[in-house]
Amino acid sequence: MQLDKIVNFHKTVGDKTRIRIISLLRSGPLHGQAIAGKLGLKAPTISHHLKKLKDIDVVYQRRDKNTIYYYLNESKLERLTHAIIEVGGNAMNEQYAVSQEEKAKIIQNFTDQTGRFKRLPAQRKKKLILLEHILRGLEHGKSYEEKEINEYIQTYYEDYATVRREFVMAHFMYRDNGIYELNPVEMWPV
Amino acid sequence: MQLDKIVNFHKTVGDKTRIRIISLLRSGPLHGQAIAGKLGLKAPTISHHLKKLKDIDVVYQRRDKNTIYYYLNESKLERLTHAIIEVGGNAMNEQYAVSQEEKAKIIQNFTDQTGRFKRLPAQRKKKLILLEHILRGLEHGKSYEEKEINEYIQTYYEDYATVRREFVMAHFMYRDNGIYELNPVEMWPV
DNA sequence: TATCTAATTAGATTATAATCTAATTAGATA
DNA sequence: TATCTAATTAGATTATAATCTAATTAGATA
Repeated sequence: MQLDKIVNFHKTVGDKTRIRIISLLRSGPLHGQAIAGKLGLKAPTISHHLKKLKDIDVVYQRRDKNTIYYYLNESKLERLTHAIIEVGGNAMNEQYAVSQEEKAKIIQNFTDQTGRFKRLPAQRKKKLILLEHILRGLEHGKSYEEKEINEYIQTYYEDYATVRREFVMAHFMYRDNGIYELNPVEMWPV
Repeated sequence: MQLDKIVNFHKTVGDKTRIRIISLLRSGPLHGQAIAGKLGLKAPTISHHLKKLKDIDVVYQRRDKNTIYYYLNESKLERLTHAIIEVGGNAMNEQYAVSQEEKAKIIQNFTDQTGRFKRLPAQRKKKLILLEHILRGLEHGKSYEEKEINEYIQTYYEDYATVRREFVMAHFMYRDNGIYELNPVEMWPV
């Protein structure tokens, strides 16, 4: 997940009124006037806060006649909540400082004449170095379709499905709804 | 956990610089100058952010000679993170500063031999305690007609209209279209 | 189409907070 | 004790955001 997304989530829920709205919606959907009444605030204020909660997808709405009911998206809330725990990466604990020379040598060992990989190393450490090497052609902050990722990986290695899965598992990439993004560098293993 | 504590936690981590500090400290303790250098900010700025992270106990420090090293308290971070998931459960009662003994005494002072109130206290704090006492006979999640509420209040106090109005004004209850409901506990004053 | 209800937007006010430079403090060392 | 290093505090500047009233918009209904 993008750093900014994590920050924005916490900025949004770091407000007393919005936490109270989340708390209210836990026991079921409510319309705007009801929320305003329960919290002792005016309708425009509630609109303002609901907009922010909708922006991060923690609240969604359904209209019934003139009235719009607001619902809590609990699974989204849980996923966003959990993201801060991953920041910095758990795999980061396996401190391995490998020099550029060593990396180059390992990459060369697994590369054929055409610059492609024949197989992935079994050793985790070496495998991460290869994965990182492949990643260098991708852009930070850009969103990729699964198909794009597959095609890109294939320019390096035949079994794109394995590599793509490894990218996500090692926290190099983040996948949401079939869309892939590079993780910020501070989430990478290594 | 108290509502304010949850809000304050998210307010604190809802900042890019502080998330980056947390991310850095995940791979081990660092001193202030090192953090400032890695983030491209000045020492006083880092002091400011570390203070906030220390205030919520997510960071602690150990001195070594002239240098202070800052550590991440990961278990605390996880516990605070999860609190928002629980919010809205009835576990928000801790915000009451007045002990049960004090409350009992105040209630006794305003009660006559028959267990009814002669008058309402002028002091807001005491009045809220009496109102809360009356409320205990009502059910959470149940809807009441105005008539029912009036009759119920009269078993405690003659001037039901005043009490009913106070209930709504103090956010103990919520009124929609002549129907009354108890508010969730975390909306209550005190 | 005219009118009603609920929600949203615009714009103002006010409060909060991120960052910096300059000054000060806490603690170690010679 | 004098001096050094790293951290903190004070105070200013600037940006962000919570809330309100008044105006507008979206959609339903007669």
